[in-house]
Amino acid sequence: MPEHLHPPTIGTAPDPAVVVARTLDWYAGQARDLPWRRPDCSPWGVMVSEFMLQQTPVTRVLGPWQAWLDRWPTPAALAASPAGEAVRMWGRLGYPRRALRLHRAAQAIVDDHGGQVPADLEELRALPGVGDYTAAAVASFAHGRRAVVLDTNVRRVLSRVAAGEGQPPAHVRASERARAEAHLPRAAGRAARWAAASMELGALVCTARNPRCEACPLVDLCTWNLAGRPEETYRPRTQSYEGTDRQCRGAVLAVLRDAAGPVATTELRTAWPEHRAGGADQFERALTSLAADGLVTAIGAEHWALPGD
DNA sequence: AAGGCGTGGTC
DNA sequence: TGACCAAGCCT
Repeated sequence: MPEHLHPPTIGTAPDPAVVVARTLDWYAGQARDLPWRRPDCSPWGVMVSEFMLQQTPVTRVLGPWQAWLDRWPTPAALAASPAGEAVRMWGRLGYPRRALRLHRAAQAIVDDHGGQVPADLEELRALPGVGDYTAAAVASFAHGRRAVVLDTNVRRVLSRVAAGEGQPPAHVRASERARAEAHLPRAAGRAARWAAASMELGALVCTARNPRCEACPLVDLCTWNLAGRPEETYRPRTQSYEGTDRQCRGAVLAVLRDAAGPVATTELRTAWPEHRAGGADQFERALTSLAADGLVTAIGAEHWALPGD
């Protein structure tokens, strides 16, 4: 019996073609004017934005992104600067290893790709700091390629709309990828717009907390909404930040970032007052791990600095 | 394959 | 207020 003779049933996933069409219509009217979405933005500009946006909100990325591209408008420009300058320019965006990886990726682009950001998914995936999501995002947003762009927003939207689950699983599963593939339009241009639109819907409407279902173009066919938006019982346990090694690393790196030259270990230690839980051992541990990551370099026996290249 | 890795905003 | 969250990646 033809599919269209069956009326929609509660708990049945809606037609992907309808989901895509409605989301694209919504996006046409609601998309934010972000600088890396403008037609004149280079593939490099898109790639820089994707690195900065990893686990970091859009509002905090806007300023640093512009400053970064003003200073390093091409991969070659960044590759010609010392790695420490990339770490310094990264500022307080967080996860400073991303700055190091972006710098190494720029060098690889110069060395292996003629200075041009690759469009091929596998070539992108091979770059430092580029995982499945970022590779697909750059291929799609920078080059208009058809790719499965599966970030936390898209995962949440599809989990709710198609699976009736309020939150996606902790890690990407094959079933999610298959679901995303089933929603991906055939035409590359439409696929790229769907990627941006589904992410935007997750970011602005289908949010993790307090979703604005009344403003959602999919509200009447969303499996999760039709089921009464059941709450998830599972909550990943989040570690508090105060007093952690992460905070200690951040405090140490902040001193080096703001210093013109090498800083003595004794002075660096004042960035982590003894009254904190971890004490002196924690400081040594943080410094060692920062050096192991390549974020800091020893100068002689008693000084530290950002890496030279 | 869980857990480590920054920082700041929100409710 | 503290817990959660934000366009993940790497080991």
